[in-house]
Amino acid sequence: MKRNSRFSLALHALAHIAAMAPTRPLTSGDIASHSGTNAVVVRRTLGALREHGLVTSEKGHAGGWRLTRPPEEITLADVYQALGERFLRLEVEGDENPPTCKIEIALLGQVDSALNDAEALLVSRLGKTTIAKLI
Amino acid sequence: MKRNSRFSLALHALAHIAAMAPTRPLTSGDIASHSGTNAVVVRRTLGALREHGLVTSEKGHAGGWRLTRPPEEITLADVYQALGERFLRLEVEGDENPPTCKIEIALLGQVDSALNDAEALLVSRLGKTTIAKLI
DNA sequence: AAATATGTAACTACGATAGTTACATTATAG
DNA sequence: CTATAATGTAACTATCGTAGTTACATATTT
Repeated sequence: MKRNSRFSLALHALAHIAAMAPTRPLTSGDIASHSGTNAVVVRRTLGALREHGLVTSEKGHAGGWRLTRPPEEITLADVYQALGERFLRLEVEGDENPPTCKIEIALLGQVDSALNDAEALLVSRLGKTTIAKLI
Repeated sequence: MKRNSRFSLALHALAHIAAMAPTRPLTSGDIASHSGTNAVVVRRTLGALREHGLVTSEKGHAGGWRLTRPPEEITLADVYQALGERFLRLEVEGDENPPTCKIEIALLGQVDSALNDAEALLVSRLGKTTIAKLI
């Protein structure tokens, strides 16, 4: 198994859908076997992209997955954000125990700021490559 | 529990060691109770920093942890790197199954390049803050 | 009606990490 | 020189996130 394969799975799937483009839609089974994973996992992942308008799916015979836009108009950043990914984040239980120690607050502020800058750069870099360029 | 708390635990610990500086060394028990974690976890984390020359530890009565350099000379990037952290990395089992699909190779190349740039920015930003500034 | 898709819930498997227990080792105080 | 208090470390448990799996309902086409 692999951690955080959603992003690369999604990109891989989109690229193959684009490559197969006008011929026929790709089924989750096709994509799964090509990516070495499971059809349900593919449907879950692409389902998130569908909710953000990047792909459509059709049920039944000759159904499958298609892009909603030409692959030149889908960037890697679109996919990253559609999946709700956030690679850079300090996982420090900021939920139930808000930090009280002044040092910890200062620390989190400094680190958060650095993480946000790096995350912004990441998205900006991903925004410069499209699915079309992967083919 | 929290994921990836090593980095913030390490920073928190160093800052408190620095704040307590000339008085006495801090024990792993002190640090653990202040950070809401366990003394063994603290020793493990600070042990990694000791291997990179950031702190020393003394056993026995009146033992504990001290900085090896003034806190003005320890940056957050030093800590990040001493822990071997790499927040930005595509965890895509690149080990046993090297990708053969051309699309996947292109994809990994593009994404890796973006991740490396963002990681470099992160380290650079962390290098601009010192432990002293947290106090 | 049969075949072939997706949609989705529920469960299992696995790995990473933190936390815990236990004990050996070392150093200091008195 | 013994009691105390610290680190060092191995071994184990607990928890959580994610992928993978099974099963079945639903929809669509032939």
